[in-house]
Amino acid sequence: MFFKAYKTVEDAIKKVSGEDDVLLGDGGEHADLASTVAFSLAKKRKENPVKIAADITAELEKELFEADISVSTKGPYINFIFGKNYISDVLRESLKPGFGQLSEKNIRVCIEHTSANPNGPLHVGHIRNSVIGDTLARVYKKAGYSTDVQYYVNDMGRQIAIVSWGFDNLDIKRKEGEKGDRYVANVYVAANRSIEADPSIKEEIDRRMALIEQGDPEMVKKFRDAVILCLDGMKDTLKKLNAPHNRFIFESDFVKSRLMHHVLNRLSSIPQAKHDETLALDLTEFGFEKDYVLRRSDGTSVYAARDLAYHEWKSDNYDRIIDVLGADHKLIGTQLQATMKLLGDKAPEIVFFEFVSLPEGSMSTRAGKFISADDLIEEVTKRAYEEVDTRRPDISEEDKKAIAESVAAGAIRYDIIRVSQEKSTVFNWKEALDFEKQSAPYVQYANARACSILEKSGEFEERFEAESEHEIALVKKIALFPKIIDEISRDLRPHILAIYARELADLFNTFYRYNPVLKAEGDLRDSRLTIVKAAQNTLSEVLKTLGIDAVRSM
RNA sequence: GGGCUUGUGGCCUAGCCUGGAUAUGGCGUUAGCCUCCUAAGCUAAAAGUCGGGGGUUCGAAUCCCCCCAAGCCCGCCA
Repeated sequence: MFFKAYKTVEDAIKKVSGEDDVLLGDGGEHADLASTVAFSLAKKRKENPVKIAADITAELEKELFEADISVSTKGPYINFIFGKNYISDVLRESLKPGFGQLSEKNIRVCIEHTSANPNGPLHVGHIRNSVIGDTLARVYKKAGYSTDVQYYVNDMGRQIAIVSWGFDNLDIKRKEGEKGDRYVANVYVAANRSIEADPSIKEEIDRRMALIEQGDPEMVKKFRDAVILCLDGMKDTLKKLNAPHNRFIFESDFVKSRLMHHVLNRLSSIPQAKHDETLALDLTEFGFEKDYVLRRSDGTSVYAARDLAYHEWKSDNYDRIIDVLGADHKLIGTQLQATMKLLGDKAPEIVFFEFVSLPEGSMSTRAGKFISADDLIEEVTKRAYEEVDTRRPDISEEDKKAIAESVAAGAIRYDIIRVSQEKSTVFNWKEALDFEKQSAPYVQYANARACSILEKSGEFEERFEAESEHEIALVKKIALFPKIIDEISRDLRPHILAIYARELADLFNTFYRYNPVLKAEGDLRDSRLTIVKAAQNTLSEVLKTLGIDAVRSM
């Protein structure tokens, strides 16, 4: 509905002003849309912008009368306000199941996220990647793309060699009920301490690296066992966060299948290839000073080589490739993009996000200095349970637990997704445990309130009208949901959705406060119930797209 | 040393790409609202050199240049 109204206004201004760029944007508190085209015309015509705005407005009024859009000026600004037809169209549209879904695009998108090294549990830094990636995946589905969500498993890296050495040499027992990822981290931390104490162990690690590259069966099994053990624990964490992947791709498969060798062969014959002891690429034409090394002088491959093979495979199988990576991967990520271009393949679009640190400094799996996602989930769930327990003595233990889990996972996801990805953050327990205002529970609560009203209302006849300022503001906000989905699928900035969710909940709560629904009578009751139903449907679709449970009661 | 990113009231944060109407919200503080559809809610108040300086423009938080501060990267690690 919004798209249509926008286009109508845009076309009208183009026709009346003769300008290509109609400078049309959000009207804020003044209007639904506003144009500053009078300023640019003023320059060209050497006239007063206020006068131009007034002149144009008279013509625009005629153009837009049919569409029920009113036009007015405030100084040089031209304001557009949508009328009753718009409201009624929005209400009809937003009551439909799956509201916000855009038309099918027939484009295959591959989204890679998380892809943390399987040498320990996911921590609060990793899950920023998971939440951004999973939210994007949900947005892309909503935007009509077919999506595949992948985890790239670094199963032949140095870290895993260290873990396998630890398992063979350190006799560390798995504690009763200990998760696999936590156990692997213990072995990894201990092995690193051993290496610090006795650097000669490094030779043994190098030997394992060489064996894994050759595909030595015994070493392959050792690596794979450790990786699977860790990965199972990580999958469990991702499940609790509603951030599942549908495929796990192992980097060693690209060595085994010789895809990596094919890519390296292709690259070794391009003009940018440098054959010294190593195989490297000269990417100075892209502004990179350092060579991009792909093969060591001992003949073994580095991570970049395997990653290139993976991306070439993605290029062959998808129309769009999106990678979510931490800011520490900026250099290697952009080098990879440049190399894909040299190969004539599709380069990935990369969403970089800045770091999450602890108040005492940055996190480190190797040093055992991190807050695990599991611990965070546990603490937040505990806190959520206390809240439900005091508020809802009337419901069963089972329901309390289920609500607490939904609230906790939602609170964590919202807390992460609400800040834009280019901002580095410091993890803060107080904020993580705060369930008011700018939080998932705030939005979930608005949805639950709406559900409660609809449960009590009984049958009613849908009426597609809004009278009060609060009703109108709410309906107009509902109308923007498809636009938000479209925007995020273009800009890859998912925090916009969190802000939208908050604003939608704000407007629903204000409406709820000033416009009684169940106590209203006749047509007014029906039209308000219709608005509640539309708001509830939209809130629940927004929450679903954020990967947050839209609980019906809390 | 070079590159990238960030800097908005005591704290957190939107807006920056695509310049325009009194800079968005929250936390905290202060003062109110439950005989009323779930108070995880609502209302109001106090609180701002948009890091600093220059420039472009009728107009700059937004664009350009310089400087300062913080984080990340600059490995034949991943």
